[in-house]
Amino acid sequence: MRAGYVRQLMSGVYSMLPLALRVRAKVAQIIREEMDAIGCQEFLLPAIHPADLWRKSGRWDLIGAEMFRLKDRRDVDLCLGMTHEEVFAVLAGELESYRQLPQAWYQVQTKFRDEPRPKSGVLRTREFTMKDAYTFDIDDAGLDAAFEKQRGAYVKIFKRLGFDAVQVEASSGLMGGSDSVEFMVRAEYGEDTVVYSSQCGYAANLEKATSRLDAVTDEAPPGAPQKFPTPGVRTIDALVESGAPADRQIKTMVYLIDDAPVLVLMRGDHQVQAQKLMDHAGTEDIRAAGPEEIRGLLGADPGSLGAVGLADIAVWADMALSGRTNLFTGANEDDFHLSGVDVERDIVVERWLDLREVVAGQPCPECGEPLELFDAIESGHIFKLGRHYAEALGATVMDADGKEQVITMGSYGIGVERNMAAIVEASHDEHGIVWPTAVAPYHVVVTLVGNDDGAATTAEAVYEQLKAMDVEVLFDDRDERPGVKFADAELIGVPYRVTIGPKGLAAGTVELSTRATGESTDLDVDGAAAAVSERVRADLAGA
RNA sequence: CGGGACGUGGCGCAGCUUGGUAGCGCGCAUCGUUCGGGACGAUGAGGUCGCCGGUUCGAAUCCGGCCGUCCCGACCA
Repeated sequence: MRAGYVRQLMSGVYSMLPLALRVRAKVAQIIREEMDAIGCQEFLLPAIHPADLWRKSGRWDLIGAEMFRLKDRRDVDLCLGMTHEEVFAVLAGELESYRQLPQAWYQVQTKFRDEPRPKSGVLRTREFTMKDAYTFDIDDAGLDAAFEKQRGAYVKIFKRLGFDAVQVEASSGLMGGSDSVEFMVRAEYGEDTVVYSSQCGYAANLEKATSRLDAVTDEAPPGAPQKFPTPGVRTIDALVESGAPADRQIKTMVYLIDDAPVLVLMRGDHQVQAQKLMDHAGTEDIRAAGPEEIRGLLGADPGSLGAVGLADIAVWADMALSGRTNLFTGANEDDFHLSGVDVERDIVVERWLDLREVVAGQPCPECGEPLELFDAIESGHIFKLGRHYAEALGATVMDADGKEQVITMGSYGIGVERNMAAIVEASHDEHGIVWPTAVAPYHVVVTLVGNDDGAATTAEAVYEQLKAMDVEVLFDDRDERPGVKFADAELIGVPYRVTIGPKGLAAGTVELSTRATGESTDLDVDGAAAAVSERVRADLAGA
């Protein structure tokens, strides 16, 4: 078989070839070591779950098509686990006393998520391996401490994997809970966007990020909004041409949130961040209303909508509109807009929310310097879950006063294959992968060149010596030309190559090449294996 | 979910517009020459043209349906 790491079986599902399996084992081992180091105990839970558990937590209905669902022969509903809060909470139900807390448990296990759009190879798949850890504490202070321990372990894990991961504030999405931090790796093919201030270090997921709003002083509006004709005007830009600056317009959008209409108001030059809307709404069941629905609700077409004078539809407004006066908005009548709108005087706003999507260059909410945006891979995500799952699944303990207390939980995930991909993204060149030695499938490849019997004997001897020294070594004695062997070694990313051929042996040397730097040195044949072994060991020790 | 593209030996593709019984590169097999940066020659094996149906004397090619894969978008009135 040709050199390679993975093969696609179907959309979002990959077979792991031997090289990939070795890397995966090393990544998993690094994760295990850091989990074990903070006292987290390893479990292994089933991939197939009864629906009943997920009904108890409420997620059977909350989660849509992303969950793989099936039935057994008795027609009982089952699902494939996307994550394991429920099952771990069941186990935590065996805990009886606060004296048994805190607990920290983890597993390295297969998850199934029917992603709407798997992409970018192994970065986003429907079946993948995840290290998921869960902590169980009696109180918030305990959860905070557990969360910080996990955070520390994650920092060490990503450092050992060979890349910098920036911690960002994140949206908790479907997991619920109060607080969550994502670990992001800057990468061209990243699917997330990080908002970042290099000045003060502020970092947040675009789904959560915000920016500083400059105070605006509007001219006082007239006593009431004035209706004026705007024939054919249907967009913010068109209204700008009619003399209304975008930052003085109110953009009115109609969403159906759990099937109930909500008007969402944004400043004309701002965009809605859909995830923020979901977070505030507490549901993922959000969609933009269609033109017919909008006409039925407001009596006008998109482009002429406004919230002035509406009393029977909920209005949510972005904070950027707070305190603004003398603005422009649609009149709910095609071809007419209103001017002189004072938001708080003329519109009944049910909720004031942060709904804006940050744009590069806007001022940092903390230091005021321009924000930058970059694409990143989400390599880890840690959550403070709170008591929802424990409550739903009956995980309680007796506290010191003999009273039953619901346990508070945290959950902490790292995608193993995704992190392999992140390493490759962070460490490759035009010839292929450049694995950090700590996760490389092999440390060394012994490359035999030429067809000289003496060279072959020496190469095999060096290979055996390296194996005896516990160096993970490949022996490339294929009947291929040297160029093919070199190119393959570089492609698969083995950190060190020992080239053995008649040319060097005539001078009593073999060649040691370093993948990362491209440097080569000649080693005396006799001490070659020992020298290579020492080099690998120094590398692994972090030298 | 919406939009777009693609599906032809193991891999990458051409052929389809204008129907006539399938071709190229790489890879693979055998032999020979080569052998420290992706060799060369000779010979050869290998294809239900995604599936089902239709049109036709005849379909990889035209028509319909289905399946699969990839890409873009996920919303902004």
